[in-house]
Amino acid sequence: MQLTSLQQEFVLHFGEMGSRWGINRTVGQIYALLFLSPKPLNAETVTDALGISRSNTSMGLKELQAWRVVRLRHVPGDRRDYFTTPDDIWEIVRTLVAERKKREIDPTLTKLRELEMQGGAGTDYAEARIAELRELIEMMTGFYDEVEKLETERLVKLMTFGGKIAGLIDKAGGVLPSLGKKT
Amino acid sequence: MQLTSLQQEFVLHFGEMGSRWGINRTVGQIYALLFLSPKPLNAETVTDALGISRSNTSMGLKELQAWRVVRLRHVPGDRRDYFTTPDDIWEIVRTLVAERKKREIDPTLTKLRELEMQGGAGTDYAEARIAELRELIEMMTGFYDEVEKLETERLVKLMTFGGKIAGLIDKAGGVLPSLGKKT
DNA sequence: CGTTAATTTCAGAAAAAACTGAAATTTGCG
DNA sequence: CGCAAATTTCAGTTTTTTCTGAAATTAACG
Repeated sequence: MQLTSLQQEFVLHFGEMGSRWGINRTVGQIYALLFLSPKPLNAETVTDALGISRSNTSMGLKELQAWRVVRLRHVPGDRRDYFTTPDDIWEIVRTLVAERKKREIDPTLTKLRELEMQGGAGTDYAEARIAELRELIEMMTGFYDEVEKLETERLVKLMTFGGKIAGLIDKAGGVLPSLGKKT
Repeated sequence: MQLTSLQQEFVLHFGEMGSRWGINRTVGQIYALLFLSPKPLNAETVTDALGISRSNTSMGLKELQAWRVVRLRHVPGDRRDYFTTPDDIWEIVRTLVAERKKREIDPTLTKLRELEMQGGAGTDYAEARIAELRELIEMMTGFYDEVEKLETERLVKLMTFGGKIAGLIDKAGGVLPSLGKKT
């Protein structure tokens, strides 16, 4: 498959950004290619569009599947595996956020709880900081859990409230939990 | 400085998580150490608490400063530099999110806009997908800009609304922009 | 200013991560 | 089944990143 210059640039950009996003260049490029492709692609096609080795493609696709951001498809009368990204871009975001949370946040939350168990009931500065951090993460993940449940339409509404957010919050009232600087 | 087992474990955890968070082990450990420390630490102290080279500490602290997540302090009558993390944990989160946005999102948004300029006015699938992605990122960063302006107290309220969010959104009404699957 | 402590820089070493090609395994068709 | 296409695995290589120690620079004090 011959890439248009648009595809080319997009793919290269995702490759470069990969390192900042915590994936490697190849994985970023494969994803980008699939994202722009109107139809599913097989490993062979990916391999030569990107000029990488077949085995590298295999590993990259495996990683993208582990992230649950690509789908395996089958084309009738062709036994090769074909891959796509979801058409619904919001679904992509949801999956991405869920996976990042799982990998980047949850293990730390678990560890913080563990440390709190071990920690003497003392009022050590370190213990207090750990507790504060744990509370903050719980608050954020709790909010995430709520937002995650919203259908896309409501989510979009929430995100496009613009300047009205502060007013809404005030109008909604509600109790402010004790989560300021001092526990 | 001799670390307690609590500090020890916390530091090691942040080191291990570092790679998932896009920072290296040492940088994660230095940050963790400073985060738990009730008072600012100098480079020498960090160096031997973590058993790393002095130059590595220097580079790590420099990187943390580039991320704006540590503060330089001076102790009277001591010419060495001392470092801390902000007491206010929310400030830490705000900085972290702002920096990640700057590094992980903004460059891509810029690139997508560039690609749209270049791209013929055609109705290529790839072009449509790029436009959709750009719109989505703009919506999310627009929301972020609003949320970022909120004082911590309101932010906490928003995050602790719990099940009431969906209801609030509906009550607030507002126009739903055309951002579903089909442009 | 000169001295010395503190910090940074940087070239090279060490470690980690990514990539390849060949071999092994799996898959599905006849 | 048996065969061939497709895919995966993995040991070794390449590339990238991290880390170190020595040298250079900076900064503060007398």
